[in-house]
Amino acid sequence: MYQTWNSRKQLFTSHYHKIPPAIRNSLQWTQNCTTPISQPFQPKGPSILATNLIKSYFEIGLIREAHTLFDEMPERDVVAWTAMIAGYTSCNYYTRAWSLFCEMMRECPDHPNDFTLSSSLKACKGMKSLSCGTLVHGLAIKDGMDGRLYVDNALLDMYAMCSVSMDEACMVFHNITVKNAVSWTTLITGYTHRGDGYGGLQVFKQMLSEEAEQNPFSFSIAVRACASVGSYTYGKQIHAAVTKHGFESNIPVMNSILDMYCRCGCFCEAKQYFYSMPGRDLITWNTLIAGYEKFNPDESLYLFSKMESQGFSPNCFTFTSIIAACAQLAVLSCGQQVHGGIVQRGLVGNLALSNSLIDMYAKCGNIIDSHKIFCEMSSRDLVSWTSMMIGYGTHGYGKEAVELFDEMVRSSIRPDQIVFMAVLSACSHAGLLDEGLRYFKSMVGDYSVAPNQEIYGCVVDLLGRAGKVKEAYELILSMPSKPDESVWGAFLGACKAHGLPNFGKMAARSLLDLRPNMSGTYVMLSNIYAADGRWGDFAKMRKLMRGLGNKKEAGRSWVEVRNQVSSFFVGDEVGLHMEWVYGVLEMVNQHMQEAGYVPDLDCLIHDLEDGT
DNA sequence: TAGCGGACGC
Repeated sequence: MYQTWNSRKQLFTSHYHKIPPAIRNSLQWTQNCTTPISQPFQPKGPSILATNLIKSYFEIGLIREAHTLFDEMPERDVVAWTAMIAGYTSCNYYTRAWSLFCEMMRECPDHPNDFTLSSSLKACKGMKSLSCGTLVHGLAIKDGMDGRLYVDNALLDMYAMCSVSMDEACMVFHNITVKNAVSWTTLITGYTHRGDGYGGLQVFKQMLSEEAEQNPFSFSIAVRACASVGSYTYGKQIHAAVTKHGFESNIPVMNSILDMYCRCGCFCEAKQYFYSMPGRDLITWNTLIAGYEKFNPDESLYLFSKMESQGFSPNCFTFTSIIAACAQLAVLSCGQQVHGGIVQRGLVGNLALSNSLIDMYAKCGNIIDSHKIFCEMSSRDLVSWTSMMIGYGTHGYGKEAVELFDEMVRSSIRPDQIVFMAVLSACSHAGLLDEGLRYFKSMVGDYSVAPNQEIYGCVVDLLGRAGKVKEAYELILSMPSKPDESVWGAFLGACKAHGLPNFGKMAARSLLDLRPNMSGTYVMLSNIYAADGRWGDFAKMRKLMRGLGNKKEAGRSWVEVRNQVSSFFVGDEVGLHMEWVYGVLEMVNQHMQEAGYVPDLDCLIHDLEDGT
C-alpha cells in the first residue's frame, strides 16, 4: 500500500512541474493542497488529482502528456477513462476517443456511466459514424442510461448529424420527458446544419410557444437558421428578440447576427452592425471577412489588414476566406504572400486551407503550384480532389483530370454530384467525348448519383463541343424535369459553335422564356444569324435588344503586371497602366500566333458593335 | 474528479 502511494506521489510531482505556472494556479486540485508541492505530500485521492490533471493537459493541448499520465496511472477508474475519451473528443481526435472507449469496455472493471456515454457519443458524431452511435445507444438502453438528459441530448445530436434523416433525432427528442435548452438547440442545429433552415425555425417557433427557457445558444442558432434560408425578415425579428431578452452584448450571438446580415446580402447593415458592436473577437472578424469574400473580395483583403493592425492574429478560418478572395481576384502575388503567412504560422497541414490553396493557385493560372499543394497533402477529402480536378479542367488538362478521378475512386472516396460535374466539365473542355459519356453512365449506374440540371448542362456542353448537337438535343428531350437555363445555355453555345440557326433559335426562345431580359441570349442568337448570313434576322434581334433597354454588360478582363492589377475592356484607352496592359496583350498575341491560333473574327461582329 | 448545444471552403 505504502509503495503504491509513494509511486503515485512521484508520478504527480513529476507531472506537476511540467505545467506552466499560470495553468498550475488554476488547477482545481491545487486548491485542495494547502501545502506547496515541495512540502511533505498529503495524498487526498490521487486518482482524482490525476484525472483533473489529465483534463487540464487536454485543455492546454498537451495531448501526449495526458496520455502518458493516463498510461502511468496504476489504477484507472471510469472517471479517468471518461476524462480521456472527453479530452480526445474536445481536441477533435474522435477515432482515438472511440478506440479508448472500446478499450475501456474490455479493460475497465467499471461499467460506462452516463458521463462516458455522452462523451463517446460526441466522438461518434465527430466520426460521423451512425453504426458506432447506434451501438452506444444500444448500450445505453441495456444499462438503463437512456432517459438521462445528457445521454439523450448527446444521442439526439449524434442522430441529427449522422443519420440520413431527422427521424431518429426527432424520436429521441420526443421521448425526452423534461427537455432543457440544450435539447431544443440541438434539434434546431440538426435541421439547420443539414440545410433545412425552415425546419430549424419551425422548432424554434415551437420552443417559443412552449415557453422553453431561452439562452444565447438558442438565439444564436435561430439566427443561423435565418441566415441559411437567407430570410432577412425573420432575421430582423429574431435580432429584435435578442435585444428584448438582453443577449445583445453576447459576442457569439452578435457574430451570428453579423453572419445573417452578410448571408442575406445586406452588407451596409452588416458593416454598420460590425462597427456598433461593443466587443469583437476573432470570429467577428472572420465572419465579416468571409461575408465579403464573394460579394467584394477587395474589401475582404482590406478588413484582413485592418484586423491584423488591431492585434488579432488570423487563424485557418481567416486564411481560408482570404485565400478564396485572392482566388476570386486572381491576384497571384497577393495569394503567394498570404501563403507565406500560412507557412509562418504553422498552419500548413490544415485540410480546408490546403483545399483553398489548390483552388487559388489554379484560378491564378499557376496549376503547377496547385498540383504541388495537392501532392504534399497528408490527407485529402472530396473537396481536395474536386478542387484539383476543376483546376485541371479549366487549364485544359482533361486527361489529367480523368486520371485523377480514377485515382480518387481507387483511394475509396465516393464521388458526389460536384466531382462528377468537375470531371465532365474537364472532359468537355478537352474534347474527351467517350470518357465523359462513360462517366455520365457510371454516375447513374455505379454510384446512383442522380444528375442535376448542371450535370445535364455539362453533358450537353460535352456533346455540343464534340459536334453531336442532335444527340445533345435528344438528351435534353429525355430529361426527367424541365431543362433550366444552364442546359439551354450550353445548347445555345453548341448551336453558335456549329452555326445552326434553327436549333439556336429554339434554344434562345427557351432561354428567354426562363429569363426574358437576358441581353446575352440576343447577342448569341444574332451572332448565329450573322455567321449564317441571315442579316434580316440579325437586324430583328438588334431591334429587340434595343427595345429591352438594357445593354449586355461589357466583358472585362484583367492582368497582373508588376504587382498591379489592371482591369480593361475592348478598345479601352483610359484605364490605369494601359501601356503595361497593351504590352502584355501584344506578348499573348505573339504566343498565340506562334502556336498557330487563327482567331474567328466573324462571331465578333455584334460584340464589337456593342463595345463588348 | 469526467459529459450535451453557437463561425469557414469546391
